[in-house]
Parts: sequence; structure tokens; C-alpha cells
Amino acid sequence: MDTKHGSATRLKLMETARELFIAKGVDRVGVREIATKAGVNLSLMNYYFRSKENLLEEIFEQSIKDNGQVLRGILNEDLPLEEKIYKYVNTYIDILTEDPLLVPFVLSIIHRNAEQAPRLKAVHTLYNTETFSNQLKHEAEVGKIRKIDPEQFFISMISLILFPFAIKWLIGYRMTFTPGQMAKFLEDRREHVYDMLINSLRP
Amino acid sequence: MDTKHGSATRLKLMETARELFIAKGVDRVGVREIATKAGVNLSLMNYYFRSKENLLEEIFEQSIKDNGQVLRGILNEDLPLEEKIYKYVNTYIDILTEDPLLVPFVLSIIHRNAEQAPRLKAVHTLYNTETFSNQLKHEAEVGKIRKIDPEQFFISMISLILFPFAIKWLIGYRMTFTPGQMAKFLEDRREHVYDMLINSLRP
DNA sequence: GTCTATAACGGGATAGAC
DNA sequence: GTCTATCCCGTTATAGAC
Repeated sequence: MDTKHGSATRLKLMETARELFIAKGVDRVGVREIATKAGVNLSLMNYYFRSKENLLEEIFEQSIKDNGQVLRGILNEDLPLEEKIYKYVNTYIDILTEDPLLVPFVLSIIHRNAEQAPRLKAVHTLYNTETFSNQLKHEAEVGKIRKIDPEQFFISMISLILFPFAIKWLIGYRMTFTPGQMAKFLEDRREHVYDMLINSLRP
Repeated sequence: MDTKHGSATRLKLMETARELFIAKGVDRVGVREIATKAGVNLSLMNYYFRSKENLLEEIFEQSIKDNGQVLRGILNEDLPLEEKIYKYVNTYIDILTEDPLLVPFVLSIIHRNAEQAPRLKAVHTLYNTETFSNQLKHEAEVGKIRKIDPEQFFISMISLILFPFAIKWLIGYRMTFTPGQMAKFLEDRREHVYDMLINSLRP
């Protein structure tokens, strides 16, 4: 591929930027540094990605897209409800543990682009919950779980999973956690979140 | 007051900035615009607030401080657990409904300053949960509720309350909500969150 | 302590020539 | 696709007036 959207230069820039962002933090990395380290002229970089913001978006677009497919896949699998929730929660926390910058990044992008045209198209792949909603409705009709608004339940589920990663350092600071304790706290959330969701569904 | 931290000029700048930030979005407001509109010299503005970031912080510091006192107060009140949770959830959602920019702002500030020195001191006033933790432990010992990690429960509670406000427009976009439907969805969350928390505590 | 004026530096973004 | 020159913006610094 040698088109504008897939050239080696483009990929090189995204790789370099990603490494630098993770290593030093987005705000402490300049566009000139990225361009230099990638061996690319600054203006050319601006030719590919119109802005640093845009570059950032594209980098995470890919990550979200990949992970989104996995997560959406779980919601659509043919699994018992409890098992599905268990798998969803754990897979999601796996992903966030591996890429702890994901949540803050996405939130900051959401924040900056609020009220704007639908950007972050990939995020929508996270939100295909029809099968899951129907499953919840059906289980409620059969009396196996409490009657519940599926949309509210889904939002609650992702809130419980995602929000702690958004305020990670705040939690750590408040409880004076060492990095190890922080990791444990987030590990423990797997069970806590699962329990809370399941218990809230009991008739 | 005529000291550095309370002069009329200072307040004027904060007011002007706040209005502009809310109207146009933080990133679309320049420091020169704020200074001009407030009728203040740019250098003077930099004398009061060392940076735009700092100005932003101070604007929300006050709001968080006030609301934080109210919320912390509820957690420390002498109330039955269920009643306390009910009051906490509803008061919190009241606050966020009235000032919907609060969550995204605070999160973006947190994000930008992650790994930094303890800024946003006021946020800490939100997090004084000793009385509440003890109450949870006690109720569990008496067998009135399930045994539960109080820290995890508290984080879950604020996750359920706060996160939807952080991804508000995403929810709206996905479900193609009108502003009215959005408002209803967030209103409905009061009951949903309360129910989920209480049900998850049932023995 | 409060305020003005002005210059300069670094970083992101852009226009236009090649 | 590439590179130069340029602009805007946030920030810092200085020097001085009240």
C-alpha cells in the first residue's frame, strides 16, 4: 500500500508516536520529536495527520476497533447470562490492564470533541448490545432475574468496569497505594464488579 | 479582600473565563480573549494565574469544594444505610445535572496532570469515607448486609453515578436521544443506581 | 501588591513553492 | 510528497509605574 492511508511513513509515524506517548505522556511529547524520531519531516507529518490531536485519535481508533470487536463478540455469544457477564467483565479488565491509558485517552478525546460531529467511529463498535438486551429481557420474563432496563444495566456495567481506570491515580493517591496495591485493587475489582452485577439481578 | 487571592480583578477573570469555557469549550478559548473580555492586561492575568491550566483548575476547585462538603457531609450523617445511599445518589446527580461540565472537566484535568504532584486538593474532600466504611462493616457484621469491601463499594457507587455523565454525548449519540430523552435517561439513573447498590448489598 | 507594556521563546498548525 | 517560511498561541521574562 502506498496510498495516503496506509503508507509506510504513516505507519512509522503512528508507531513512533504511540511509543512516545506511552513512555512520556501525551502532553510531554512534541510533534517535532515524533517527526524527528520517525525520520519524517514535520510538515509531512502534518500532511498525513492534520493535527497532533488527530494523530492521537487514529492511534486509539485502531486499538478500540480491535478490542471493540472482541467485546461486542462476547455480548453476542450464545452463553448463559452469568457466564457472559463474567467473561465480559474479565476480558474488559484484561484489556484495560494491558493498556491503562486507553480510558483516560478516550475520555479526553470525547471531552474535547463533545458537541462535535460523530468522531471516534470505532467507539460505536463497543455499543452493539441488542442480543444482550434481548437476553436480559427474556431472562426477566422467565423470572430468572429481576426486571431491569437493559440500557441502564449496560451503562452500569461499563461504568463499574471503566471508571476506576479513569480515576486510577486519584484512587492511588487517596489510599496511598503502592503500584502493587493498586494492581491488586484493580484485580479485585473483577470479582467485586461481577458480584455486584449478579447480585443486583437476583429476583 | 484585596490580596492576591480574592481581588475583584481575579474574580472578574474567573467569571469571564468560566462563561467563555462553557460557551465555546476550553480549547476554543484563548488566554488573550479572556484577558481582553475581562478588560485585564494579559500579563496581569498571568500574574494571578500562572497558566491557563491553572485558571481552569481554580475555577472548578471552588465548585468541587462546595459540593464536596455537601457530599462528604451526607456520608458522615447519622442515617440508616439505605437512606444514606439514597440521599447520596440523588444529591450527587442533582449536582451533576446542574453542572454537567463538572465530570468531563475534572477528568480532563486529572488526565493532564496524571503522575503529577497532588493537585486538585478539593477533590480529596470528596473522599472522606471512614464513617461510611465503618457503617458498611458494622452492618455486615450484624448480618444486615452482605460482607463487602467498603472501598470497592464506594468506588462502585461513584462509578455508577459519575461515569454516565462523562460519556453523556456518547450515550445520546448511540441511542439517538433527543435532549429530553437524555435528561430522562439520567433522571431514571437515580432509581436504577440506588436499586443496584441496595440489591447488591442484600445478604 | 497591583498593574502595564513589550519582547522573546517554544510548540502546533498552515500556505505555498518546488 | 517534500520542505520553507510564517503565523498563532501559551508562556516566560523584564522593566517599570502606581
